[in-house]
Amino acid sequence: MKPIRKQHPGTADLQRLFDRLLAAYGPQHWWPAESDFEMIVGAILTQNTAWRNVETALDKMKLEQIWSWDAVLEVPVETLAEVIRPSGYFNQKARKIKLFAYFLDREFERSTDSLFQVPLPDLRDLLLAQWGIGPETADDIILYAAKKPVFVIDNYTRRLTTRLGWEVLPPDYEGHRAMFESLLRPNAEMYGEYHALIDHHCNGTCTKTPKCGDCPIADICEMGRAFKG
DNA sequence: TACCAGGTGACTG
DNA sequence: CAGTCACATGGT
Repeated sequence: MKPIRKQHPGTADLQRLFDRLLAAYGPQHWWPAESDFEMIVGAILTQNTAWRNVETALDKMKLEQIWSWDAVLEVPVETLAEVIRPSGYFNQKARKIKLFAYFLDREFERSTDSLFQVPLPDLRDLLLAQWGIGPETADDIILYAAKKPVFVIDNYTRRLTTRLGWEVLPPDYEGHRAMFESLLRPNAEMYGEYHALIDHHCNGTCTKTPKCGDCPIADICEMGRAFKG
């Protein structure tokens, strides 16, 4: 395999990638949740976990009627852990959900409505200060629940930029976020679609061992072009 | 059967 | 500050 040549992307590259992914896959309409509560709990449950396992856990929570911050505050953490078992890391995640409920209860009248009135970047710092909420989960919440324009980065995003041949400095989470947010107009709706499209693409085609032969954007990708020869 | 999935925090040198 | 590890289930 020949090495991938790297170049700094510009606004046109980011816009083209978005347009091509949208044309290939259509709108994804993320996040799949009917309330801020479901969205935030789902964001915690999906940490390093396949979404289908999260769905099983969410279904069980609903069935057990643990389906509000009030209900989370009521239930023992051991019980919650057992209910969300299918999502994996269930002891840690039960604690994370409980702690988030305590946080809302303590500082925001048990409501995400009042939390989301906090402007950026304070809102982001506040979320990151909570145990169990790292950069991706914080940005998921800000983008898909609070609907404010932060660009969510994940392992899929980093995998894709690497294969596209995009130089991103620094190559970590904040470097990627700064790159997307500095080159794109802040638009929560578009950011949400963009991240969802990247996820869908990396889930089905740009997988760990990529399927470049089936890739709809191989022509704009360093690895895709190398594959085609 | 080993590897992977929409990360995060603790610990180490 | 950068590496390494624990956390855990279900699908392929």
